[in-house]
Amino acid sequence: MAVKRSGPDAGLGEFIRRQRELGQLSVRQLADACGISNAYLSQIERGYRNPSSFVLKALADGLELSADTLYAQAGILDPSDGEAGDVVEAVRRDPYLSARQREMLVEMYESFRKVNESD
Amino acid sequence: MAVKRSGPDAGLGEFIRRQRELGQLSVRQLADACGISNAYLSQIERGYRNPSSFVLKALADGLELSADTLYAQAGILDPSDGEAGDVVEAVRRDPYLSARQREMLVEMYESFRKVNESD
DNA sequence: TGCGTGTGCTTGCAAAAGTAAGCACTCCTT
DNA sequence: AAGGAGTGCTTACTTTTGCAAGCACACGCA
Repeated sequence: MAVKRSGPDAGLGEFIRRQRELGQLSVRQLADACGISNAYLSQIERGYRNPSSFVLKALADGLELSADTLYAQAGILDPSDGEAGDVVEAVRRDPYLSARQREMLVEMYESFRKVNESD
Repeated sequence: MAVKRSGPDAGLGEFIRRQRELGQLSVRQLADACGISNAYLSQIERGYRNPSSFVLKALADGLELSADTLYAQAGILDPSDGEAGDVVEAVRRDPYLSARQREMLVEMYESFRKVNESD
């Protein structure tokens, strides 16, 4: 499955594929959920197609992530309205958490990252 | 200039036109600034074309308004996306988490915040 | 009176987006 | 072994995007 061969400009596509795989969805499942064809989704993921705004929005919904996350990934939205997003940093900076709570969040986050390493 | 006749689905187009006129720009001027043709911009404004994500971004730049303003107008970006702490934002933006994991982290964070409300 | 230039709009056409159908492969189940 | 259903990918096709070129009208200005 999935030869590594990445297309021309696969930045956004690879991100979408990664999200889809993390969500345990097949190409067809996500495509159906987005109302697009599986063929087209496959091409998007491999960087051979450049989805329209509406398809991008549908993908964001299907992947359950906020639309601007995808837009940022697509290089469309200015990164101005949100930092690159280091979760650990944000947790450490949050003034409303106790030290213990901070610790728990960071641990949870890092365990997730570790689990995901096995793709 | 500009007969009122609005095309099929002119919502976004009319907004763009109004912004352009407020900025005292001609169709050609804005089109040049955006790197698109005046013909195409004219069609967009009258609702006969549905600009791609990239064109939309270029238009936002040319009109000097934030991209999400335009996306919101286009009905693409959820207005609910705003309002979130740095932690939530960072979690949402992290490309290495699954939707489920994101959800769990956000819930955990918010439950902490709730518990701490007594301060 | 023309001439030049500005405006928005229309019209073909090339290129890209997007789909339906089907291929090759693997894993189950019978 | 043969069938069925799952996976991702390819091909041939239609539809939409986006542009170069040009149209018709208005405003000066000589």
